[in-house]
Amino acid sequence: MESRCENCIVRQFNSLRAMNKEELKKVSDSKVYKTIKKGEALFQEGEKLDGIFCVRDGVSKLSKLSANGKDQIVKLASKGEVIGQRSVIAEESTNLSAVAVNDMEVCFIPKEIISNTLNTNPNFAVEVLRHMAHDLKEADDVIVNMSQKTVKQRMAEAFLYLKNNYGETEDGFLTLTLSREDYANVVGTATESCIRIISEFKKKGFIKTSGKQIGVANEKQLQDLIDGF
Amino acid sequence: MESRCENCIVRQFNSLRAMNKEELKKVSDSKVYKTIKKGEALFQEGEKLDGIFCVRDGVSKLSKLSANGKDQIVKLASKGEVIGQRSVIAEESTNLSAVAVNDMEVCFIPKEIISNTLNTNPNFAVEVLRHMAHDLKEADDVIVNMSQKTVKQRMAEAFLYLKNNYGETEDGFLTLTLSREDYANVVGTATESCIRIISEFKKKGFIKTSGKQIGVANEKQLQDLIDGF
DNA sequence: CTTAAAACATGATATTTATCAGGTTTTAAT
DNA sequence: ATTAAAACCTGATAAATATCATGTTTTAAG
Repeated sequence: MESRCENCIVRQFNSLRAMNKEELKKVSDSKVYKTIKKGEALFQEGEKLDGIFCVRDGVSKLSKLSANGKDQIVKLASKGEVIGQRSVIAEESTNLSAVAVNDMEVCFIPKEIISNTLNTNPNFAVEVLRHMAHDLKEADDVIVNMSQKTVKQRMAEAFLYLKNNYGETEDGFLTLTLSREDYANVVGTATESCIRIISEFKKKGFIKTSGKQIGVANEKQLQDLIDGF
Repeated sequence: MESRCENCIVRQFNSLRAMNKEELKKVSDSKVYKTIKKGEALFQEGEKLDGIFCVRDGVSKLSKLSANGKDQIVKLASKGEVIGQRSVIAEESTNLSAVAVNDMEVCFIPKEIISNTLNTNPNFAVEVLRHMAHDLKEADDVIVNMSQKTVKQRMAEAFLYLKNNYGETEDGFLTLTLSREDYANVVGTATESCIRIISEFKKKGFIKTSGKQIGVANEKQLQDLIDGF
C-alpha cells in the first residue's frame, strides 16, 4: 500500500491532481485509509459527510431509495473517482447512499482541506467544476434514457457500459459482476423483468452467462437493439 | 431596461453575485442584451457556445432529442438562472437545446469573461460550483422519479412544481402555461397519455382547465397521489 | 373573415412492464 | 455435511402505457 498521496497513481484520474505539493501534503497527513467489504456502506442517504472518499480499488454503487422501497442506482464509482464531493461542496446532507459492490479500498479526506483548497486554489476549484459538469451531463443522458428507452434497450446499454468501462476477463465475461437485483436497480425495472430479459438475451445469443457472470456475446446486435432496430 | 449589470436585480439569484465590482464592469461592458420570441431557440443541442445566457425574463425549456424523435425536457430555466454554463465550463458542445417557452429577455455573456473570472476569483468558482452541485442533486432526483414513479405521479408532481415555482394567477391558474406536448415531454410520456391524464385529473377535481390554462384545484389529493395513496 | 395548420381530445387496441405465486439453485453459516 | 437464507428463474395474470385512427377545437396567417 502506497501511503503518500503525492505518489498515489489514483489521484491522476481525479480533481486532486490540480492540488499543489503543499496542499497534497496536508491531504496525505490527514487522510484515513479504509477498507470496505462488499455490501457495506460508505454512507447512507441523508447523512452529513465530514469529507470525501477517493476510491483506490473496488466499485461503489450510488443509489437513492424511492418511496415504494426500491433502490435506484444513479451511478457506479470506481478507481480514481471521488465520492461525496457534491454533498461537501453544497454543504448539505447526501442525497445518495454509497454501498460497496465488491471489496473496496478508499481514502477518506476531511472536508476542511477540500473547502480550504477550493477557496484558495482556483485551479483546483475549476478542476472540480469540470468533473461536476461532466457528471451533470451524464445525469442528463440518464434522464433521457430512462424516459425514452425501453427496459430491453437500457439493459443492453448496461452490458455495453460495463464492458467498456470495466472490461472483461480472458474468458469473455464482464469483469464487474453485478447481481440481477443490482442490474434491475441500474436500469430501473423489477428484478423479475430484469431476469427475464437476461434469459431472452441469452437465448438470442446477445450475451452468455455462467452463474452470476455475464458476458457480451454479440456486441453489434446489442447495439442494434439500443439504436432501435 | 436597466443596462448596468452592477445594478441588475436578476444577478442576486445566480452565481454572478460572487463577482467583484471590476469583474461585473467587464461583464456589463461586453454583455449583449437579446429578446427571444416564444418558440425560438437560444441554442441547439450539439452547438458550441461562445458564452452563457443570464435570464432576465421568461422561461426556457432545456431538452434533449432522443433517438425515437421525442424531446425530453430536462429542466426549465427562468428569471435569475444562468443557461449554458455547464457546456462553457467543460469546454464541450452543449448536450441540450434551449427553446423559449414564452417571450424572453436574456443577457449573453462571452465565455472569456466567465473563464477568466473562474481562474482568478475563487469565490466565484465556488459559487458556480455550489449551483452546479445543486443542479446535479436535482438531476439525481429526476432520475429516481423517472424510473420509480408512474406517469400519473409525475404529472401530479409537474403541476405542483409549476405552482410552487411559477405561482398562479388571481383566478387560480398556473402562471406558466405549457402545451400538452410540453407537459408530455417534461414527464416523459406520449402526448395522448398526457392529455388523458389531464382529463382524468379534471374529472376527479384535482385540477381545473380553461383552454390551455391549467390550475391546481386540490393540492392535497395531488400530493396524496404522489405519495402513493 | 376564411382557411390551413396546429393543438387538443377520445376510443380501440397492442405492447410493455409489474406483480404474484411458485419453483430451483447457489451461497454461506453452523 | 447440513441447512437456512438469499439469489435466481419461470408462468400466469394484471396493470400501465403506447400507438393508431379519427374527429373537434383553437390558433395564426393571408
